[in-house]
Amino acid sequence: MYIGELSAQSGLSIDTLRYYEKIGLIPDPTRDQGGRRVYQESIKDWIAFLKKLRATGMGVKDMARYAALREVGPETANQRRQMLEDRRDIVTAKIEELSDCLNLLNYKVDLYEKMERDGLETSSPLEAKVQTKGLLKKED
Amino acid sequence: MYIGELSAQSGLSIDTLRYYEKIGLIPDPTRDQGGRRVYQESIKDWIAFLKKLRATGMGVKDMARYAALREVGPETANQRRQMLEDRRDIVTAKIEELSDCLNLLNYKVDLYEKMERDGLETSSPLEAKVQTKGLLKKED
DNA sequence: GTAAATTCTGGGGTGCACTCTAGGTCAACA
DNA sequence: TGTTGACCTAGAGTGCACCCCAGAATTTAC
Repeated sequence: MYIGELSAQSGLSIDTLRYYEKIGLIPDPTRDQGGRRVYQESIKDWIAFLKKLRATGMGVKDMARYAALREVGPETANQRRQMLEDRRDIVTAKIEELSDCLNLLNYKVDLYEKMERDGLETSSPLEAKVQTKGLLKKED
Repeated sequence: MYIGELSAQSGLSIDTLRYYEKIGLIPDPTRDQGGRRVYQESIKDWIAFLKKLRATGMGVKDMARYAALREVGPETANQRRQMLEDRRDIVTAKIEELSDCLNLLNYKVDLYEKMERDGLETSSPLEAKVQTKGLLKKED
């Protein structure tokens, strides 16, 4: 598989694939006679995992550390497990934070809906504006 | 309240407060005789909300758009509600994505724990390495 | 009265994660 | 044979969200 196909199948751009290779996230692939990168099918699983790590907010440096440990072999399993546990804690906290944000967003959307309904019920736009102005100042 | 105190109480650095002011996230505060920024207490609520929006991953440009709409007045409530609803969808999706990631992390931490246990049970480190190598290649 | 602390402005610097460009090589097809 | 399209390298550029710095003014404390 050449880099174009891997890009299409993995969802990473060609540039990103080369960048990931350069910083050690992806092992150097073999080359064909013309110097083109030739990838194994199995690389797709690894890339899928890398994408998951990125989705957790892990920076590429940490990912490169993880990738380097993986290259060393099974004796680094302990360190990798630790990294994943750390990341798990971070993700758990982030989910909680986002849930909080979601509650706030829901609350405010409700408020806005009420405001807009009230604005329609009182057929006086001007009054409605004055009425809701207080709410706005407090709540946005 | 001067900028130093606001920084301490809001958790944003002095530089960030001035930056937010420059890009329109925070309304221009009044100044004292010496030209120093003087903030109202109420600004803290607004900043707290801005921090929530940032926590959802909203970029400062969108935040500035929201802030600008807010400055205009209640007649922009509809657009702001729309922005918050859009953001709500994004946050909901992000929480789902992170939950997926969390499952994967838990699964892999479990795997690593099993691997390390097996490594201890078989008192032969070399064999253990060979045994787990297959798992590693498949699972990391 | 002077030294220290705080704030001011304008503009440059940083780290991150890519993304793009220029100038070339190579394989396959008409 | 020649041209098209995919790929190559090295390095520069981008957008984001700050962060830092120099040099000046002002306020506060002693």
